[in-house]
Amino acid sequence: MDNLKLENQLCFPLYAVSKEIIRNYKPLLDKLDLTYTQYITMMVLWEHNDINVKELGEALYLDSGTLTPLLNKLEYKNYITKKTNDKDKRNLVISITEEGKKLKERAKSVPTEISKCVNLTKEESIQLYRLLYKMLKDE
Amino acid sequence: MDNLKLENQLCFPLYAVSKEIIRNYKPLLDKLDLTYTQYITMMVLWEHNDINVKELGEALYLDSGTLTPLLNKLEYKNYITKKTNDKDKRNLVISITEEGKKLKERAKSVPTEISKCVNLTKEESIQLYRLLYKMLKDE
DNA sequence: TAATTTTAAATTGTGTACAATTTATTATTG
DNA sequence: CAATAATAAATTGTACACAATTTAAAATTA
Repeated sequence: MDNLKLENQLCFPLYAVSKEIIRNYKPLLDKLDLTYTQYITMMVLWEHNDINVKELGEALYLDSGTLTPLLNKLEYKNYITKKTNDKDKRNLVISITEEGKKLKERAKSVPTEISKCVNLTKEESIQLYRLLYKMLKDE
Repeated sequence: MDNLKLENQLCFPLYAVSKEIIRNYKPLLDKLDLTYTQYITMMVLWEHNDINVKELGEALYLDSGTLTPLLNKLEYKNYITKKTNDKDKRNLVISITEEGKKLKERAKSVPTEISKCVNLTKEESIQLYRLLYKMLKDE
């Protein structure tokens, strides 16, 4: 067996499936004026309201090089505000705005719509979820 | 249950795991002067020797907007050559060079090294592989 | 406390990714 | 055969993604 055949890799289908699903998000997220990365950022904020860039990066597996420009865009759209922490001025606190909170209502249908284009049974989805989080845990 | 919680999504761990694994590739691929995308492109060429951009894009789920600049870089590194098809001048045929073929030998150990940082049992890997290709099939 | 180290975010530079458009070429149709 | 449509790749523009460096601030240590 050839180890260097594309079809024998595990990473390639991960990479390809991830991109294909994100492509499916596009028409849905366009309506909310969000990219996929902006959408998962808003998800964290819908849950936490306030969070600093470091914690956000840990939640999303992204660094400041990606987050800084992305947060500037979300600020420009009035979905978030930024404020340096008075206790520690190295920390930048991101807060969701009222407009950002309202967006959650409009995003409500997105997960259901996306799950429609994933052709896995409920059991398979659970299985996949478990495997992925097992991998993610010690990265 | 909150549909819009990050941890309830299936796409997010796909996206995160894919990126984390690709990050693990980096030190190995640096030695070969390849990025991950360039690596999977070379994989296709190690199998086929000659292929046009369209077919390459179908194999990798990438379009010409991504492939054109990437192929320019592989050409500059002397791993591939480009030639327009005489039968149909719209087609650009990509061919692997001798140096590109030699690279395969040096890449031999990469898949084994990568599999070491995937903490799944053999059975789990097979399961994951099956689920991913099921999803990929009708995208 | 002054010097050093560590930390958090911003910046810089390279390389994808992809939608949309353009260009060149080939195939189809009136 | 000429006009039109379709196709393949290149180009354009926007948005990540991340390694490496820089900057500013806080923590540690001599």
